Amino acid sequence: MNVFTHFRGAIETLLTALATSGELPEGLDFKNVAVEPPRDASHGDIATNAGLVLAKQAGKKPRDIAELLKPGLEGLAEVEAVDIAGPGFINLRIAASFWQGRVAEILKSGTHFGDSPMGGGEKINIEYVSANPTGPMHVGHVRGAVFGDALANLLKKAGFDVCKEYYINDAGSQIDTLARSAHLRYQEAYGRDIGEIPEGLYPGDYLVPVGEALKAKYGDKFLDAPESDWLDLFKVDASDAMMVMIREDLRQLGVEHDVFFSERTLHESGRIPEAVAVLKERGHIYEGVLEPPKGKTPEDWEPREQTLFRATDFGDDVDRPLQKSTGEYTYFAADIAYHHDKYVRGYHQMIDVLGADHGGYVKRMQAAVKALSEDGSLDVRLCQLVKLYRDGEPFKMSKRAGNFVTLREVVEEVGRGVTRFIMLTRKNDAPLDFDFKKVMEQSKDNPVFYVQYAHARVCSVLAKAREAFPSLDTGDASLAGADLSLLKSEGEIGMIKQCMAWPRMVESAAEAHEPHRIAFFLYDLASEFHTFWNKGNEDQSLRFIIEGDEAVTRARMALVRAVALVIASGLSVLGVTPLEEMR
RNA sequence: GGCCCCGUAGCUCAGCAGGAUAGAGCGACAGAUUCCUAAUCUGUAGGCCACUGGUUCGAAUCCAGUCGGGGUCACCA
Repeated sequence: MNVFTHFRGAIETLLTALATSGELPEGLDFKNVAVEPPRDASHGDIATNAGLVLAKQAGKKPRDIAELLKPGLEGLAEVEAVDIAGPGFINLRIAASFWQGRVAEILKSGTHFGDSPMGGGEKINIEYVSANPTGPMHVGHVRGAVFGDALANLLKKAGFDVCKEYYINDAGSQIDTLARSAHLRYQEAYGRDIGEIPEGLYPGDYLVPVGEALKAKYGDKFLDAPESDWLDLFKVDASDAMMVMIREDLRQLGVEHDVFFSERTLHESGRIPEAVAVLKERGHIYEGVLEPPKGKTPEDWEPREQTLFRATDFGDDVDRPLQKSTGEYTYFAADIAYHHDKYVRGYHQMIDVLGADHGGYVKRMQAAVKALSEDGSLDVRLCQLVKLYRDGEPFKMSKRAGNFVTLREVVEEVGRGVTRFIMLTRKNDAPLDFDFKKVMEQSKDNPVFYVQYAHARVCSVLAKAREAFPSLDTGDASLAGADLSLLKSEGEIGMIKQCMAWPRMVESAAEAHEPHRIAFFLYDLASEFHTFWNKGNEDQSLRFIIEGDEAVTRARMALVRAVALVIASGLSVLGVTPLEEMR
């Protein structure tokens, strides 16, 4: 249950009743009425600005509207007190019994607690990673991979029908380079001395096995053959091999896509001219000559007529070419066709997760999506750079030199859970520091540890409780039947409230496409838990396990288990496995 | 020069869909351990939310502009 949605419903019902009885005008628009937690918890549990928002429409003073609502709100069983405050806010204080009952609800829902119907099963496509199939995944790809995957999980939890997609850039000149690099390794597989890998080819030794495989597949027939004989074949073989490697890398990180979409097939199937034709039909294509680029003009710039997309009609700065001087389609044209394909497949809502260096690309792609249809929408999330450190010292990577830090090295050193969590501890458009040493630290300034520790503590205390009370069944179904009215202290009710903020958090984070909020929420929840834990040090009666009092212990086990379930639910959105114990 | 992102405590950053007295961690200072893991917790100090206008009953939040930092800027992918 989203408690805010729950009480919003009650408030709207009351408002409608007031309209029917003539105390408020009919046909009021409730759109801007907010039902949310007050900024300051001392004001109550739930606040609404209904009076303020409806004042103008209703032609009444905010406080007068609030007064009209007050008796009805006081009549609600769950509501203990109603205050009208400030300029016309209504603050509700919810009865302890309502909160206590929620613990059973959480235990019954398990990690499905927080699932929301918000998305209404609407189809949404999220494209992420989409690293070129020219080598293994490196750290630069990790953030986008984790972000996209967590966002996909989040959207699923929020009730969307999500498709996770990887766009394989297997059609450009970088694949020619890959094929040539592979050919070199192919020669090497026959014992030839290939010397230094020439500038411009990929030097990484991950291509050695590809050379071996080519030898096994083709024998020596392309050893001295002209490039035209083998290039197309090698392009396919080599990029396929790279994708096998990339998928294995992603699996290490726990990332699995539903669809791998090949740019090459897009070219082969003729869907690029189809998409261009759609744009043309809608009047967004013309033949023309572009102005030279602003800023530094390239030396070999020369004006020429080409097929252009009228991106400026949709907010872009300049119109964009769809064909190269060779007559081939540009990467952008292929990408238009790709997004058109997603639309045709029923994904009218699309999300692209890209690196920050693609910032200049956002407007034109959004322009294209707008131009292709009436109702298609594209959100582009740019992930800023990850700076790597080891114990405060920065270290650099350089793909060019071939000595870059791979995804696999990162995951092998710090683990999947830590990597994923840390990548989500900043919003996507802020740069992120990743320190190999700090992320492994077992202290509270390491949020992964702090959250995992809370979960592990719950597991530990449940085990201790079973020792203290051999008859105690700590299964969720059994704990849901505990006498929850024994959860009376401020700290206990506070933890329940924090847990009940989870469904709203899912919805707002999904709405904003911001999975990092989950990580911060979990930190806060863990903090609430650790705080209460420590209260037991000062006041024995606040411990979770009360010797000789099975009823209270049982109720508290229900509570801590609920906290653990919310943590587990949140971690599962982030793609992190909760730990049962810290080692 | 155009466009995009950022500017909140000494440092690193949150701030939910405009709401009431601006939040955390680190660092600093002062405390808590016969105990379910002190791997934690409590308290104190620290702010012109870069600046100027605008919208609004109400702005750190939305809009315009200024300043500062970063990214990006034909045909590449």
